[in-house]
Amino acid sequence: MLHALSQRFISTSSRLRHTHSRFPPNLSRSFSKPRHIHQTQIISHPSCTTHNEFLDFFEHLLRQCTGHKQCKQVHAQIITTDTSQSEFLAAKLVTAYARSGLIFDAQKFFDTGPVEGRSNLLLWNSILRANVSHGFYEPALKLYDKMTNLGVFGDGFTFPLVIRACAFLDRLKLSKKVHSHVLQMGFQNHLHVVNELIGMYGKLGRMDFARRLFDRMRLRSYVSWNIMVSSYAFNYDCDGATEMFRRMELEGLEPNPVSWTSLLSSHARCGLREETIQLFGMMRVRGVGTTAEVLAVVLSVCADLAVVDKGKMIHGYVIRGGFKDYLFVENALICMYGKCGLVEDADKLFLGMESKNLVSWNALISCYAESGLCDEAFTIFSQLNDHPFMRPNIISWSAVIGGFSYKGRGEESLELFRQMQSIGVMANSVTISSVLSVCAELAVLNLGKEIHGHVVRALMQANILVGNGLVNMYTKCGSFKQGHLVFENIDSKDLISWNTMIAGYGMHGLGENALRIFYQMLESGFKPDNITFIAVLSACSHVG
DNA sequence: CTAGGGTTAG
Repeated sequence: MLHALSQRFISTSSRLRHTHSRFPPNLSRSFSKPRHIHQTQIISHPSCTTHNEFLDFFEHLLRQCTGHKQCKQVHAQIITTDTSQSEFLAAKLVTAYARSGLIFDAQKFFDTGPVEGRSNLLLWNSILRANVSHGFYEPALKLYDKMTNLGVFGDGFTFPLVIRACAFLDRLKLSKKVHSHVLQMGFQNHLHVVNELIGMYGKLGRMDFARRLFDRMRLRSYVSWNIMVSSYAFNYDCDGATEMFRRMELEGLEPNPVSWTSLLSSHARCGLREETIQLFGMMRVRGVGTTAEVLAVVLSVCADLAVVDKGKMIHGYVIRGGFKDYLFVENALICMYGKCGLVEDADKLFLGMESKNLVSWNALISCYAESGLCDEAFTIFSQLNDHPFMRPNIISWSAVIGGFSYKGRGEESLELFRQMQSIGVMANSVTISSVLSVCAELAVLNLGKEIHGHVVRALMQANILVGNGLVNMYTKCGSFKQGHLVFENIDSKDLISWNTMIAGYGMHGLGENALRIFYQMLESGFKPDNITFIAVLSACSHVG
């Protein structure tokens, strides 16, 4: 009986999608203002007498629910009617809870719900989406396992969600298992599912797999093409992104604003800053509409180049294009002004923002820190620390630790590092490199060794930033042997690794060692820069 | 129930 009931409900609701609501206009108006929902209104409305009418009514209501109170209210109302047995409404309720960020309420409702609902794919998909969209990837996959064990087969909405969860968990083996599941279930030609698979392999850094799937597609959408361009961008492959973009044009598809955004992002990520700005110009010449995301990319490039006039021009586009209320665009503007040295403009922008997130705070802290105003940076950091519901994260801590370190105020930098550790915020490679540079400046070998121990325990030795920091710290503290050992163990040395090692030997008068490293560097095919030559010359001058 | 793009720490 329940099944028949839910069938009827679904058909009613799909009919509603194509026609206008059949509620009287005065009540329809109240739907658009969810704050005016009152229990009495719901239950006493004369037009809701039959099952279907209640069902349509509650669906409509749930769609507009925002916040705990409203969801609970409607939920309570549903329970008082016999629509509470509806599988369809159960799914809608899960979606409503999830949309309001109440994932635990959604999960609780799902867990305590009727067993009959467990065969309802709509409900499974809703709870999966609730989990995936809130970053609960592991639980999402457990749910998928559970539903498979119960003999419920996923559909074209289930698999994209499961694949997405896999992509974020970054486990290739698991991802391949889900991929084979997709094939078993016959979804290898499902556009949405294949797009999601391509994106998954892109996120896992396996562009070979992504490419093979893409090339074998019989039908591609804009999303398929854009996922390829953006996946190449994500993997710092500017050539791959450009090739895809061109191929798109060759096949007669006009790249859309999202394609352009990904192309620009690929250039920005590869450090091709001038080219990014040129591409932005080309985009405008071709009359492609700009997006908030592309403005954020271009602003970040302007920040790196510290080209304030260009940055101010983009600020103009932001205002004219109506993008100024996009939080991430405002954040990019703060950062741009900060990197261009216009801290006051950044501060003014920050103060004028209607809503701020942690990125906004971190951007402002960094502005002050980069300008050498570490006391001001610390003031903002303290304000963030006193915030009612935001806590400084590793980026906030790194910014302020780095700020003091950069200014030569090592003791304060180390004190902040200790405080950070004491409250259990985990240091990452950026934090470690700042602290190591303090150890090098203050020549505190003991602390440096301690940090080295931490690096080993946290499995950060492979990180180039950390490796270079250790080499610098050991050589500056006079421990050449240790420094050289760490240097030798860096798998993919960069220019900075070589320069640090040469300078390390040079400043202590070990000219011959410095020269030997210099020749090894040349043999490895590295092109020395002016810093290399200064280091080599100073090493030689010590020897005479 | 409908996928793709973005900003902050070195």
